[in-house]
Amino acid sequence: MRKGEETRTRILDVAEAAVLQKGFGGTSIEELIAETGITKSGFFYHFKDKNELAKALLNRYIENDERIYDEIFSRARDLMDDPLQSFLLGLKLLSELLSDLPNGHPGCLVATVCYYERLFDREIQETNRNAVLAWRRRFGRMLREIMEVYPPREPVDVDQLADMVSSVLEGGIVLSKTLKEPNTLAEQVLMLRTFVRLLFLPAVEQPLAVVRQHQVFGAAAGGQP
Amino acid sequence: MRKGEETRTRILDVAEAAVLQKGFGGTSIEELIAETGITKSGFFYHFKDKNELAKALLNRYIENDERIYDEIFSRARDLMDDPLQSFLLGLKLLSELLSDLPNGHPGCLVATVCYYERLFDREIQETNRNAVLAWRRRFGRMLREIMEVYPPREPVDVDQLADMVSSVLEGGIVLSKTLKEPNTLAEQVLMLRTFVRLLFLPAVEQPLAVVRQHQVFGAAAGGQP
DNA sequence: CCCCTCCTGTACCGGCGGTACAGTTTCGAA
DNA sequence: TTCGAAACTGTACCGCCGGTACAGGAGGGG
Repeated sequence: MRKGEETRTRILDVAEAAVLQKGFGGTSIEELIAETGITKSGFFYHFKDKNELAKALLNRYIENDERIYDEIFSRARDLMDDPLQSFLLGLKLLSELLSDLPNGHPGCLVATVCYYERLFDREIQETNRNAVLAWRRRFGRMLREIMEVYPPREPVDVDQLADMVSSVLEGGIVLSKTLKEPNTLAEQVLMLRTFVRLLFLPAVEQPLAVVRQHQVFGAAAGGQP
Repeated sequence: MRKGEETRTRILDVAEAAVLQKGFGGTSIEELIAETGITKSGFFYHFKDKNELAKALLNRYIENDERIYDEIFSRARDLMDDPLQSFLLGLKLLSELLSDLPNGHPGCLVATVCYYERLFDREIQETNRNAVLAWRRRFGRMLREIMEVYPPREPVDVDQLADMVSSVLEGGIVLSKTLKEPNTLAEQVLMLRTFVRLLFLPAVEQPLAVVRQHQVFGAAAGGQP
């Protein structure tokens, strides 16, 4: 059982990198077995077909993704009591994590599946859909907490605002990869952070001196781009 | 020359729909010739290989995309003198156009190419990159005009803000397709519109009655979701 | 009438996804 | 120490697909 898991993981590692660069249709099983140093029979011992490889790949990717978000935002929650400041810090930490990736973000498997949908079965499509819905719930939960303290300056639907986090991430990845500008993604996250700050931080009605103080406080919470 | 163009266009139409659903790697030439009712030799008469099909597909897509943006934002410019109101109206018109698509947005070829990059030649990757840079210039131009009149409430890089429009569109398409919720994309565009309005409309320092008036004015420019 | 555009038809190649199945190594539990 | 399951290897094969090569034909304009 031990060695089997190890080989399986190695296949998944190689497959993930390949699929993110070339899509599922562009990734051949033969190239995967060549790179992992396994035989074709060995491959099909672990995954009965390409669809099952995709299933395992997607599930693993989503789990890992969730783990990263858990870590970042729970750390931000530990450092900041205020839900807004905590969320803003979380976005800051996320953007730092993204800009620390040496070759830029490798791509999102959810998007890859999205642009390949018709060749997968319902189960994979459902898994993918549920991953996006989980993002919506995650960010929605945090935004609702914020809204209990800070009335938004403009009326917004909380689910749509939560989706905006996912949108900017997915879109930022596409831009970053296409432009070959690794930093674009991190910048987009910070731009989203500006939006959230603007939306929830109370409108300033005091003279300039006090305004400054307010702004410094807001910036100190997570730094300024 | 006449009939040739017609057949070529028919191939591109069929190919575009297929590629947006299944990616390039997932789309076989054989299925394209079956659907267009042409022979294999006929196909290779028009496109010497799959790469050249992709090139033609991408160029046509980008041209069409640019045309749509030209139309929408020049129409908005005709209806509104103020650059901010004109941009906000443009986003409103765009979101209406997107929510009128009967089956939702079919997907963006730029994103498809982005997630297939390694199997294309440099020329296609450059074309794709230039398309995104063109978006940046387009929205950046409009945003700079706005900034000459309205100082932003928070300091923002204009290129990054312009990229945010592309991000939200690309990300919104991924979400919309994955969730199978056609309206999500249009909602995301409206959410972006809220951000732009918040960022540029002057901070309110008057009593509540006047605040209301301001908000109604802002909403009247393009309506509220 | 000829030539050019726009195809069709046929034959073939190698790569790939997938199947089938027999045999082998490895390693822990009984 | 043996047994058996897990984790593979090796070989052979199928049909689809991308791509090549090349011969030929319809149809319309000069």
